[in-house]
Amino acid sequence: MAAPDTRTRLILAAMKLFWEKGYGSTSVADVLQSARVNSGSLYHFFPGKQDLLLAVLDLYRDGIRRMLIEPAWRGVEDPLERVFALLARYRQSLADTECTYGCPIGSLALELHEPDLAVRERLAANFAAWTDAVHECLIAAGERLPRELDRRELAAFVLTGMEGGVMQARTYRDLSTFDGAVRQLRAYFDRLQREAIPPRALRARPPAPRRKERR
Amino acid sequence: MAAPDTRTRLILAAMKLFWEKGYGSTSVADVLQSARVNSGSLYHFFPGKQDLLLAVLDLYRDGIRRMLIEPAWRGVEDPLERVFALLARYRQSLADTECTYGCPIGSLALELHEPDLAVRERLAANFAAWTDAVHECLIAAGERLPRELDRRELAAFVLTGMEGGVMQARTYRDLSTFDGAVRQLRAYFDRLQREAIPPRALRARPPAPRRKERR
DNA sequence: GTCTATACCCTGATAGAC
DNA sequence: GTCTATCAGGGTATAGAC
Repeated sequence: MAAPDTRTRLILAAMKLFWEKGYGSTSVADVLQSARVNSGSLYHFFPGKQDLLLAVLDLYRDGIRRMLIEPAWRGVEDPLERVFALLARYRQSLADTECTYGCPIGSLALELHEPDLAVRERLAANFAAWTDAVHECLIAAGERLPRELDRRELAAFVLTGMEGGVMQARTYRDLSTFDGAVRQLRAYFDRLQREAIPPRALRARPPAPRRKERR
Repeated sequence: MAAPDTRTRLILAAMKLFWEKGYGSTSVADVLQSARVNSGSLYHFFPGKQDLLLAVLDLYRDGIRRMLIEPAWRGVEDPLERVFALLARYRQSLADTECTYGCPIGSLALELHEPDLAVRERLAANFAAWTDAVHECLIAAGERLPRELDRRELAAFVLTGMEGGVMQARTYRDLSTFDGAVRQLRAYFDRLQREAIPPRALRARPPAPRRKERR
């Protein structure tokens, strides 16, 4: 909890500004002012603006568990409910910002049209970390989901739903599209569970007798 | 097919550039050069850069049927297949551009962090037009989908899947996340259809005789 | 490592002749 | 309606003293 050093102050300031205004619309001067650092110091630590972005993306990536996933999952044990608890956290962010909130990674991913490989790799790493967390839940759900279901693909689809939902909620300035996306996702999950072998049926009942025709 | 007038050239050039580089990264000079128009002419037609954006968004909106929806649906009659034909068109765009393609509306929606009301309304109008087209399909599918299904919500969810899928495909520079999203969406649709009243059961069989118990 | 000053370029927008 | 010239401001990045 000590006062952060210059380098850290720069990264945190850039993180906030890139999120609020986007990368292109944030000037180095903005970062300098916000971090209370002088121009020379920034260029001492970072070759240029883009390297600041890389550091920001690394920080997101490194903090995703502690800052996003774990808080969302606190008090939620059921693995499938954890998936929706994560989505609920985004809903909260939207609600707190009057639907101005945007996923910082998603926004950067669409703002930067021809990003360098280094930037793209870090964006991808963030998506992957998010998807991994959901994937864990789907694995933990075990037999509650169909055995042949591609759990990695479904995990990425949950991210898809979140990003698309946030995008529309931002645009309409209305939570209902986000809620609708979550509801549809939930409906899909319900159907997947319904057709998975019900665990009770597996244990309680012996295999159904073949063709008896009478009760 | 006559040579487009100055105003149109400006809008078309801006449309292309905003799509390729984003709004913020496109300078008026870029538009001027690309449209082969001089500075004075632009400011004769448009008060400023943002009004050019408004015109671009209006043009997208006005052309969405003729340029996007109708070509995607050509030769596809089944209403539910039309939904996936529309998605297939985005897949094609991704494939054609080595996964560089981005939905122009989605990209602008996330690039512009605090857009004016006028801009936001036009972004929303574009999303709404897209969703409307899918909604029509879901209506046309009639009894093949569960009666109580919220078709408008599902239509928006299809957009969600498209936007999220495109975002990830761009970031990973890999079609497989897009394909995965479509596959999951298709899986959801399959389950919805499976539980709807099978149309054959409705037409071929007369209403089931009540409790006859013998053939 | 930090500071100030500044080079140099590109931005959106305007002025005014034609 | 179209053209050229240009303004005022902000952008990134650098130089060089401390």
